[in-house]
Amino acid sequence: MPTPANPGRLVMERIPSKSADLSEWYQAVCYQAELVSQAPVRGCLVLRPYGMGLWERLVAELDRRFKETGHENAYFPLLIPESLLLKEAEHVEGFAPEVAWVTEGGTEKLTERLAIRPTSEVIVGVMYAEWIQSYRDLPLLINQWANVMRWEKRTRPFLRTAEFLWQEGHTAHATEGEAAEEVARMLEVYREVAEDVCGVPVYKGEKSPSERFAGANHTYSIEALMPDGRALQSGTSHELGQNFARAYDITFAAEDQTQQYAWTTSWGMSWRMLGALIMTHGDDRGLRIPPAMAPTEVVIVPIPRGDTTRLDEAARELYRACKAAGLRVKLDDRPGQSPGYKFNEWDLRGVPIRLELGNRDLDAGVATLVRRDRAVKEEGQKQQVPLGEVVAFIPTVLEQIQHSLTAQARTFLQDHTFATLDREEFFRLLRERAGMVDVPWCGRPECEAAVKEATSASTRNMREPARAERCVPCGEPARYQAYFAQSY
RNA sequence: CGGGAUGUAGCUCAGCUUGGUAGAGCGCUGCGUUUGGGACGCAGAAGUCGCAGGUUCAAAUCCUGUCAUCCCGACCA
Repeated sequence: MPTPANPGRLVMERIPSKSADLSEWYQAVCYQAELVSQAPVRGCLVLRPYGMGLWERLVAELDRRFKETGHENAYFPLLIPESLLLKEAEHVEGFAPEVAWVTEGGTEKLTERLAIRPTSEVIVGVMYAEWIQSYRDLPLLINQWANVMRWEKRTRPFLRTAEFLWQEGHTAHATEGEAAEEVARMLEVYREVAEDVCGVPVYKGEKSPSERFAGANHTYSIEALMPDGRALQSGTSHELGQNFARAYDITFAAEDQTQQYAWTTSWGMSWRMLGALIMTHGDDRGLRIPPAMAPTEVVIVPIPRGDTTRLDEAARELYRACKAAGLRVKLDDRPGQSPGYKFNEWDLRGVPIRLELGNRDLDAGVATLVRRDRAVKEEGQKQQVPLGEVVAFIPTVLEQIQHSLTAQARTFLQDHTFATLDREEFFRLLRERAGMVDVPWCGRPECEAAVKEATSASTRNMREPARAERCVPCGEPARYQAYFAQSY
């Protein structure tokens, strides 16, 4: 098996088996499916057109929902003066180890260092202080699509890179209750996009204090489970209380004529979600992209033999018909590659439906429709569909594929979630990296630290109430029901 | 930040021990035959051997330095 001293190695060999080595498989698929390339910069990723296509699908689905829930997009600067960053103590402490700094401009050394944003609460807070004067200015509901940078020690495509693409919502409210509602609303948007669009089932819950966002009062997350039994945090939503409002002086005149600090929130989802999608659905042949997320839903592969005049015209006609029906379709009429090569390539790229069109089909007046969610030669993988009906039939099949991929993922999550009340079994499951271990928990940081020490697993998120009296790891009174797992 | 490795053609690598014409496979280009699950033949293009010094008649090869990347850990969307 290749150990990628240079990941280009993974570009030429056939991909390794997914079950044998998830990490090898994952990297090979990311490079070979042409989602990303390694950049000549440490820790950074080049998003290739196909990867960008995936990201654009996610952006479209999220952005539509943000607008529907009353948010507007804006853009804030990449750089944050050090003095501003220092104002919220907990926040600084949390991010300090991973901030990259700009110290020179042109040939001049700067008098004040500029941080490359690891997140934008600070710069947004400063502007909100200026914009918010009255309760009539609230709520202020803004989202930004941006890149951020965190000087990560160890990186993996999508899951952890120094620079990454994400969206960050920043809102300000007159009351704590409204802020709490906002945080819950956006977490639900994330759940919906993860499950209904990406086909990645998740658990919603609150983060424990040790896993909380630096400077937040409450952090909520959605957590997915990867095939190797590790959890992946896929979206977060934070109640920042009045912490940032105090640090950056975001105050407003309330209806009762008192001056008050605003209640702020922030929430984010990154291209990490794509990593979750890739690992969740992929198989030994490569990606399997849920149709709702697929940059290309249908690919047409003509099978040339002898004179191709009739075939060329039929393929173009089929392409036009798909296009007219609003499908994201590609016609692969490259002359240089054999059909078999193309089949494998499009399988690798995870396109949900392939339409094969050859003389045999044309003579019978059909196209051969091939589903990516079925194994090669599996019952139902290929079917003949009359040419006159194929375009109308495709949406039904796409929907079936979306459902079947989602159902498989949900079954996996259920089969790898263990509710136990037995202390020994709890530790054993975590050590074996069995999946999500769902137990009554006391909520004490010391208890969580002890579990981490023993198993390298920690709480992923939690909810109330506990389903039993006693905390499973330590035996103290239980307050929460918590998912424990090893994480990415 | 600790431990380990690697920089030679677009990619993966050999060559270095023992200094002496720069190599292979894949990919790429051209022509021909092919094409229903990764086709084949012939011809061809392509490299300041990471960078900087040093030793030597001569350095991909030996020495010194330097830069970069990757992997494994501890920390993190």
